[in-house]
Amino acid sequence: MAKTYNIGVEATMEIIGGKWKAIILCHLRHATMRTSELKRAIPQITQKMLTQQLRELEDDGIVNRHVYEQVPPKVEYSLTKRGESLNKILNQLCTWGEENIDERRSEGESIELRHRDDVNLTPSQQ
Amino acid sequence: MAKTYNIGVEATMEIIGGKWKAIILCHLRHATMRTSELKRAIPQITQKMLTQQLRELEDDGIVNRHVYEQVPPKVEYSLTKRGESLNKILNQLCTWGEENIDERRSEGESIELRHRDDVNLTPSQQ
DNA sequence: TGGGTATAGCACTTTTTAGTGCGTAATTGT
DNA sequence: ACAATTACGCACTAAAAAGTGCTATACCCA
Repeated sequence: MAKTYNIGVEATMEIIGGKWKAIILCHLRHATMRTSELKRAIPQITQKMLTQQLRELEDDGIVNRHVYEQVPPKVEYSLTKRGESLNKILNQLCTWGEENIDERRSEGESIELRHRDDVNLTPSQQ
Repeated sequence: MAKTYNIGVEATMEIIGGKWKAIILCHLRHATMRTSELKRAIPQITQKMLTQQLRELEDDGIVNRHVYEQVPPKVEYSLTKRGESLNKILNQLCTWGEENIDERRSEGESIELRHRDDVNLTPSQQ
């Protein structure tokens, strides 16, 4: 079944949207990586989410999956041609995020941004 | 409370992610629009989702909300400086989506892209 | 015999996101 | 009197996304 979109951005977001996909793709921009490397690069992701998102990206023709027939298993992921065509967008998404944050921690390169937790408070809650 | 990110794209996606935000922002790229105009431009969005997403975008400093003191109400939304800094990204998200679809319907400018509904079927389900 | 390895599947629960239905305001036109 | 208008809040439900815990594989090594 083909799904219908009204505007291009809708289709794009369906592919790179969600909590993990854009992050995974950013890590694959310049290197082929195996599952365990991605897991180390994105510590908070669970094994399940990682492989699940990679499957979906594969199904959408964004990443290649290369399985080495050995034990223990070795599986490498890389961007397809179509995946590479997202690089420019991914770079800009990274840059914009870095430039639009309140603070950056020196340790671990982590980044902060004002979050929505502090809105919609009634005066008594403040 | 400030939230911590490990990579820029994470912060960006938190702002433009979700089902509606990027779409709303695309419509605001070149024009100030009132609520009802946005609703007409994005027919499938519900009133609640529209105002909710606009609130969050406002809280994140992406859109301006201008309330005219009149009845019936008139409220206009436009991009802030920070919101306009997303224009380049939004344009590319639109373009990429348009270029990476299987088919485009002439009526209503709607777009199709292979969807995940047709994967993971067991042979008996096919 | 049993532990470690790397990847991933499965059933299940929790959390997050989105959708529904209904109520309100202040004024205009019938 | 009363409906229409426009934007939006609220309580609630439904659906989608993410997280947990456990299992398997097949080979190496102590």
